Amino acid sequence: MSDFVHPRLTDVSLAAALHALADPVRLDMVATLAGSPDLNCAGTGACSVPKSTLSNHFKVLRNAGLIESRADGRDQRNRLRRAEFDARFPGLLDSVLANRPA
Amino acid sequence: MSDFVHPRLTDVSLAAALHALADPVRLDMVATLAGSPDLNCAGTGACSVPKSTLSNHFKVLRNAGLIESRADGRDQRNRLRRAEFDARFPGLLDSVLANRPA
DNA sequence: CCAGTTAGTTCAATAGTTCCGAACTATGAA
DNA sequence: TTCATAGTTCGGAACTATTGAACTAACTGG
Repeated sequence: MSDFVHPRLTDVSLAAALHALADPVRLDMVATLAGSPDLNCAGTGACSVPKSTLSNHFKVLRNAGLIESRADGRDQRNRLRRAEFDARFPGLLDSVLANRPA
Repeated sequence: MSDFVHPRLTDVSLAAALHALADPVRLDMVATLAGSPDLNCAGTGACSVPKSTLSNHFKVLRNAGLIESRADGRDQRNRLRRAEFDARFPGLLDSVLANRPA
């Protein structure tokens, strides 16, 4: 479970980053992680969707360089790679989060 | 050809807007329209893709409230709905365009 | 007016992606 | 060891995207 792949941010295209953010469930996940880092799956509050779907959403966010996942016992801890993402796409995540519906 | 449908910006979700922007061809189209308004299809420079695909990309951008299309003879004129889009999602388009690869 | 050309849409087929239940893996607790 | 929990993987169903071909409509030259 613990061999997570995290891309270099230089390898992430703008279109790929936007694609990862272009989903209501993933937007919620990112917003939650922006507020309180280091959550596990259940902690993202997106648990109306099935586990397998969530797992896939996490993979999409990882592949877009938005989050980093670590195994912690049988949980998975996730954090936003905010500094790196902001360095790669300045202002983008801020404006996306600011425009998210409350 | 000329019965284009343009949504109210209040009906456009953030996820839908991001989805429309999450494609390299559409990003090019939007960037081109941001630079020189009122282009037709051929003028967007995205002509490596076939006509039917382009036509579809224009529809996606229209449905996301990003562009307005008008028939002009046998051409189609398109402009960014920048003021309206910016009012709906402040700063979003700016940060996307600023992060586009040159 | 007519034939040809050009800009764009629509249709249908195919290719690719996403979703989600079921089965599986791995960790931890009793 | 046995049970429960957290998450992944697999595979099929549902959805989305891409594109050639056929079509529509408007302009152009004779």
